[in-house]
Amino acid sequence: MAKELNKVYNPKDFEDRLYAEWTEKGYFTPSDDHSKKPFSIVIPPPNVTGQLHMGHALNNTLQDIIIRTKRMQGYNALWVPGTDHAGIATQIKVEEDLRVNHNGLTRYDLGREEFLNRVWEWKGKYGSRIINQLKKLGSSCDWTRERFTMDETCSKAVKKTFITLFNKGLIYKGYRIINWCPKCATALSDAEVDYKELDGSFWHIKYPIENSDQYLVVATTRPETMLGDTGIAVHPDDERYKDLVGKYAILPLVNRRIPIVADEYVDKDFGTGCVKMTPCHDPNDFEVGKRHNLEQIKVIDEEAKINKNGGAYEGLDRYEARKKIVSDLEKEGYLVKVEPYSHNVGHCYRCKTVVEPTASEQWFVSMKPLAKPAIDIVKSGELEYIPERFAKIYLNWMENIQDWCISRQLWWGHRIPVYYCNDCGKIIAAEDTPDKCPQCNKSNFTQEEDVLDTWFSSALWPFSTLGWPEKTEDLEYFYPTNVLVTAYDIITFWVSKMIFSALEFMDEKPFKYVLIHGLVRDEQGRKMSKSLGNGIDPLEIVDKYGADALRFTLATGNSPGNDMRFSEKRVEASRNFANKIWNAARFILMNLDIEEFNQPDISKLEDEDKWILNAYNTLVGEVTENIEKYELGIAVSKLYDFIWDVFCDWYIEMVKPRLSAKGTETNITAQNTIVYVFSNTLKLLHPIMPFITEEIWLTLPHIGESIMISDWPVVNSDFKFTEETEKIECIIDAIKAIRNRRAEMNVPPSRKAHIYIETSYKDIYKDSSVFFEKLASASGITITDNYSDENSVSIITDNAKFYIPLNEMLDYAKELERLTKEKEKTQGEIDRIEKKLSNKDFVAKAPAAVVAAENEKLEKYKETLANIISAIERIK
RNA sequence: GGGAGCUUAGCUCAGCUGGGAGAGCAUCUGCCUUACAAGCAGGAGGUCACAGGUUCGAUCCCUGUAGCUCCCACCA
Repeated sequence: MAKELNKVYNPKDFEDRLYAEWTEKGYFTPSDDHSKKPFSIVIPPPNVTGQLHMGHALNNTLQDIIIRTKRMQGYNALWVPGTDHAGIATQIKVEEDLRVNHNGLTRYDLGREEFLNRVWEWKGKYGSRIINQLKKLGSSCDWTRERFTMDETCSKAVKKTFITLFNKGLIYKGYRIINWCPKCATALSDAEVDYKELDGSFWHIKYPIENSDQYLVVATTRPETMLGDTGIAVHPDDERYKDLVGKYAILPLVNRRIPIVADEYVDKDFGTGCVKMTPCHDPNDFEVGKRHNLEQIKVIDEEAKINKNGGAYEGLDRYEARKKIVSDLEKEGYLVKVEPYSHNVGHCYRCKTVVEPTASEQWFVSMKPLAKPAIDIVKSGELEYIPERFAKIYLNWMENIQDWCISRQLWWGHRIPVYYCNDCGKIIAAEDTPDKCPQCNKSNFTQEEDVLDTWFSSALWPFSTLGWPEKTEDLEYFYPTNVLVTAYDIITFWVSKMIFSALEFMDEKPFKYVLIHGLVRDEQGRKMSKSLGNGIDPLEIVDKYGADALRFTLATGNSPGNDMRFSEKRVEASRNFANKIWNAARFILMNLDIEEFNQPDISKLEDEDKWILNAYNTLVGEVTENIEKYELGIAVSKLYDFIWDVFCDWYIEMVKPRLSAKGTETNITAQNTIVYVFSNTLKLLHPIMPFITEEIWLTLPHIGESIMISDWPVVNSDFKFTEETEKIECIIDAIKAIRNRRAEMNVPPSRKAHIYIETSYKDIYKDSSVFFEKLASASGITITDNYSDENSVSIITDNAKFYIPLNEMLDYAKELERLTKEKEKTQGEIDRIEKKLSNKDFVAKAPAAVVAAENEKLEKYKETLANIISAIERIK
């Protein structure tokens, strides 16, 4: 009767088909029934024009495992998908496209409006790519709720946020040193700068003192900035320079008269103890400059070229200027020495260009007041990081937070909702152009040109995606979300910003847990990157091995927060596991004639049925608990072991004879049991390998229309069978021991032999002949009190001696030697335990259960020893 | 300068709140046993980085050392 599965496991036959069916039936969309408990996750939005990489694959696999489990557990589960407009990244791509494919056009050639049209076009063209890639993985996102950080609601949220913070005085415009990327031509936040150690030089330069023969020596790593020097600072307590404070130096090459000031900032013991001050191109100098009223002279422009303030050097690129300045200094005798020096240099995290610290007018968010509640909520444990250690990283960052530079000189992004009154200069934050100026009543405005940092909009993601600032039903029901799944490298960029934004605007945490995972590295442990060319495309892996195999690989063998190495070998092993399941299913189907799914009748169960049900029941409890504690790797490996080792290698083998005994009651019981255990185990595996489990589950007798909306298995107290479990385990141990002995002696499996079992535990073995015949190459078994044929191989366990007459293969000397060795080993174990048990402290202080377990072990070893000794006696 | 993590079988890694260490891959031996050679059966392989401490008992907790990795800060 039974349906059939193809002979070969080929995921391409069904993965896409099943995904389409799930989507069509609307399984990914939660129901409107709000009496159910909600469970929600928002996706870390990938860049809209990006491509799926292994990190995404890992991130989304983990989320899908969680959301699918919760859905099956009866929660109204929502996984909100979406993409990020990724300001700089996307703009760079489109500009690159213009340059390469459109005759070197720049965005300036097109103008703002036309350029933005091009970006939207680009988004339209590539925006669905990554979404389709996520679908390939099996992600059960609710696509009807797909969002984009620049869609209408998100834009509203951004405006509302900005205006509120502005009106509260928490957003301000200020003239500061910011990190400027000359290539992206925009300001960057501190978080967007990567520091890398570079080998450079330390140039020591003479600065003559005005009206004297004296001079000071300053040391710098960036000589080109001297063009903007407006002072020299020394430490107030530095005896060497005390007399010079208040005097002036003459800046070489430029001949500017600059004051010598005393400031605590200077470290007497570093370099020469004199520091040249370039307030416009160094954050520390900027601060010192403010304290001493030093002039601010900007000398490096937006393209990192020397500007008109640089006199003779105007127009030179910063590095050309550096060369020329050094050589001019040398020519004129100002260069004292050059030392090799390695120091950290900031790079743009997007384009890797060396950033130029530059004084500039930008918009900032005042962070201190916002950080406070964001710190408290983690400290109080109301919001938890998994693993915990990441809370420390987060707190450390939050506690030392600087104001956040949110303006970007880009075009692609949320344009800052600020309007300047052209008549009186009043600054107004508003959703749209104001009708008239509240100060001067005129109606002549210019909107701020800058756009906001991408992270300003993604900071609102957990609630903007649910409809905020409107009071939507979704927001009411699904907020706060339950867990955020993300990699550790994005905690400061994104997680922290969501937390303080949510607390400020929702008055409630954005999520209860932050589940942190590591990075996926290549086989040698290197970060996968485009420039190294070592990235592995998840889609190629899916194509070759199936999405289930990839998901399984990513979910297993790693623990939260730790990086993992990816190798195709591991995917192959996962695929083999899928194949194993596939074949187990085929075998079951071949033997199936029951039509309906039934829980097996407990009164009719055989011992092995009880044993497997007992083991299955334990598995349900453990896997459920592991997933709930987000110990996904552990859950996965338990499923692997159960399915492969316990279910396939033992239960199926043990039950084969009953499955072929058609027309008997025990055959029906075996069918019911095997289907019950297998299909419920598939449910446990479904969140990890959604496709194969669905394909098989639907083929087996089942209740319901899809495994993905079936009920999650629960522990059943009727399936606790301690006695039968012990019994079957004794038999398994005996079979293993016999196989072992036969292998040692090179007895081929085809050579069957009778097994004599000498035991006082006859009940255990009395019905076991079928197992020994099937699994231990026995031609039959005899249970006896006293076996006397000495021409036999002996196998000893703690409750029986097994004898196999294999006369011609027997070497008595060897047999004796082996038994003697076994005796020594067993004696050793006994000695160890006895020593432990004779330790009064152990018996007194260790938990009773541990002591009891040791006693039990001791008894078993003693029985084994007795069995060995009698076997030896018999041979002699 | 501050902080975090890692060090377990040849390789890649698990090991939940302390009670004589596991998996996959690789390797060796024997098997086409009527689901699966992408497989079956069996084996070998580990002073759990090092040194102390706490404990009846430490791979696990504490301190220190070494090596590797990462994050933050940015002394010109």
